[in-house]
Amino acid sequence: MQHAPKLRQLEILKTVADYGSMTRAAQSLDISQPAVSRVISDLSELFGFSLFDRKDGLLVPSQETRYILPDISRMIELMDHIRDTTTDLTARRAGHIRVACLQGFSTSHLPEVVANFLANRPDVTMTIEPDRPERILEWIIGEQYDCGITDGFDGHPTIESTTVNIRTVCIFPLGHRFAQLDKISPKHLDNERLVHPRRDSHFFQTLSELFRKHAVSPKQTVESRQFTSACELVARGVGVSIVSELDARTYVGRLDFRPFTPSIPHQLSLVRSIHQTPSMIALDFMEAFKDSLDDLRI
Amino acid sequence: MQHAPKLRQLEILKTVADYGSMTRAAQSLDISQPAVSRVISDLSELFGFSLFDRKDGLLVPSQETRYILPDISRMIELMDHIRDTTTDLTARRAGHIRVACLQGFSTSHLPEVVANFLANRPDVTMTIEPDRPERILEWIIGEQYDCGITDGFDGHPTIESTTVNIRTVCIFPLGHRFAQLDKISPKHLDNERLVHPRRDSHFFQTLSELFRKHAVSPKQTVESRQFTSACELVARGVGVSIVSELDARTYVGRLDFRPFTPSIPHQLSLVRSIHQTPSMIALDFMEAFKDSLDDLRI
DNA sequence: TAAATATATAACAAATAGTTATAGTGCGTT
DNA sequence: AACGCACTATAACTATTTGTTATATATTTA
Repeated sequence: MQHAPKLRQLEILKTVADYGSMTRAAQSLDISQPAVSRVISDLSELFGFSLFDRKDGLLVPSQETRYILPDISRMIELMDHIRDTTTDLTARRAGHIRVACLQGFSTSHLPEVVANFLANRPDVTMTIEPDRPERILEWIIGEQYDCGITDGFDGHPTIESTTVNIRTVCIFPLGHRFAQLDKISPKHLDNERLVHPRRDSHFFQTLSELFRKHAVSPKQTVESRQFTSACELVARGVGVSIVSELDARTYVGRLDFRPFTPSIPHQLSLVRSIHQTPSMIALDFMEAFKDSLDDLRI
Repeated sequence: MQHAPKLRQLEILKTVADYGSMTRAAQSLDISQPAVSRVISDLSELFGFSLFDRKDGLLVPSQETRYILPDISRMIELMDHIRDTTTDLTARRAGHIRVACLQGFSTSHLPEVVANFLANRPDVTMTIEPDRPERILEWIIGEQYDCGITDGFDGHPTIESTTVNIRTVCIFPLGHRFAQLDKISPKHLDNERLVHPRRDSHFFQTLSELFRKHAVSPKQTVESRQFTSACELVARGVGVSIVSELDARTYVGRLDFRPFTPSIPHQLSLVRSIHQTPSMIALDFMEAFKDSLDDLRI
């Protein structure tokens, strides 16, 4: 079994074929003519057939050479492509990022962050998988995703997290009397129809404790798993709700909102597995995501 | 602009990715472990990102590495393919042969020669272009074809030729009175309806001179450009004819034939351009073709 | 046929890809 | 914590490859 030719040799062969002259090929490759000459004779010996015919002072590829030239071209293109790709990966212009996030997030804040991030990174692709918080953690632990976006996260030995406290606001239908107020406090909510989060959530606990302290009792109409669906309900006049300003903002025009005091933070966590060295492009994305929350932080 | 990695380096990278261990990759490649170790660190520096993560004692390709691994595989496959192809070209198992031949030839003798030649050369392909003798010469001179098969060739400065004298026979319809004879001579043809070749052909000249010498005058019914069409006409009872035994043989069962004396050779020439070094597989084919004529030679 | 141009050969230098020897690292077991 | 084990990294060296220059030999072209 003959051993494979070197890529460099094939590159030189192709250049000679392109220029029809060893001397000009050498100039184009910026090496000496004898170097080219020897590569051609080495290859000819390796292959076992003559590579060129001389014709009117030009070197014309032999029939055998013509047979393999297209493959050689593809080879060189592939290598160029690999080189370009690695450069892009280093410059963080290429890569793939897998993100797991809350259902609501995938339709509210995230799309814009992703769009901005991808805008000047044409060769970056992303997978976004929305699911429930428990599944998100499972996926991060199982290293199925580069990072996850969840809330109410309270630690896990194999998960590294960054938690951001997002301001929460009181949302109400357009034309509601709350529009007169500058800020909403618990007392305003007495007897108000309230769309509230899941009873077992951290956020709900904090909220009800607050109501108890101020001795107010809103009418608890609908329990909604997600801030997004709470927004939808409020927009349709079902009642008022307390949600993160993040979600409220994306519903501007369909509902109205005012700051809620005392501020109950919505704890948003960006999580990733400590067992997986993140790709650099994924790190960049996580930074971009955190930056996008800057003006919503408490 | 970073310079391209070496194919060998990529090959080693892929092997490490496959085995999940530098030590085992080194064993598989039959080189020392430090060699592998250094290639990985060189590549990592060249690319600018880390190539592997360690996980449960296994080296797992980083996200960036996974991104380029498919291209690396394609690259290696391509190089293997080039190596295989050149081996086949040397062993004359691959290649392409372009043959220009007489119209009649493309349907009579040639198909069998080609079929036999290709039978044990699965990667050889051929182009067969039938045309008139003058065009065949043009094509050979213009180096459009590797070789040509023609008749009545009388030399050209840029064409190298091998001429074979083929026996000629007298063909006649099944059941014709000639079937009683062992051989046919000019005198038998007196007053016989004759299908004859073109008047300006060398073959026709020789034939008519012979008739004149023996003072016989056949009825010259049809002038046919090709032996093949002469055979078709004779098979349909139009008359008798003198054609090369080559053509007569392919019509066995549809007509009958006997040797013709004195023997008028049919001069078949295998031609090729002297300006083109023929590919080795083309040389092989020309040899095979000449061999196929061996038992028809005068 | 001479001059110009292109290719081949030889002897040498630099860079590359391998070697062995050995030190460091991470992990399971005592 | 210390030990042994398997794996990886580093260093110093060697062989091979890939380039160089100088020069001879073909090949075209004037």
